Amino acid sequence: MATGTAGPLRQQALDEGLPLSERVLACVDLIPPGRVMSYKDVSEFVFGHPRSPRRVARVLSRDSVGSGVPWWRVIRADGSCATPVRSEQLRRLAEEGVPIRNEHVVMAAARWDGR
DNA sequence: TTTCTGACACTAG
DNA sequence: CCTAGTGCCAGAA
Repeated sequence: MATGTAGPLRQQALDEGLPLSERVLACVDLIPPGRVMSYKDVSEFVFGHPRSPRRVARVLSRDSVGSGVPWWRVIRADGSCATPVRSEQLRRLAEEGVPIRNEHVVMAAARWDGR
């Protein structure tokens, strides 16, 4: 199909006029079930460069839990999970079929780049 | 303004 | 696998 539709969330994630948290959360909302993105990947998607994974992490720690977005689909680049939520995150990911080995998500198989 | 700290990333050892 | 050191960005003290 012609797919001219960028998708409201996708558009929101790229809109530089919106607040940082809204853009990051919009991006996280785009991640399909069973797939994941690293903080660095989100930085690349939202900011256009991979240099601000910590800005992404800060937004997640502040506004993600309870916001309704699938925060558990954002993990470290090496496939491990952030310390504060590691346990619940691994449980949720395993629940939706994300391949995990030794407490690490198999990035090669579950990583989502936004396509 | 300097320093510390954090749901990060990467390289060395 | 683990610890250090460095780079990174931003908020808090």
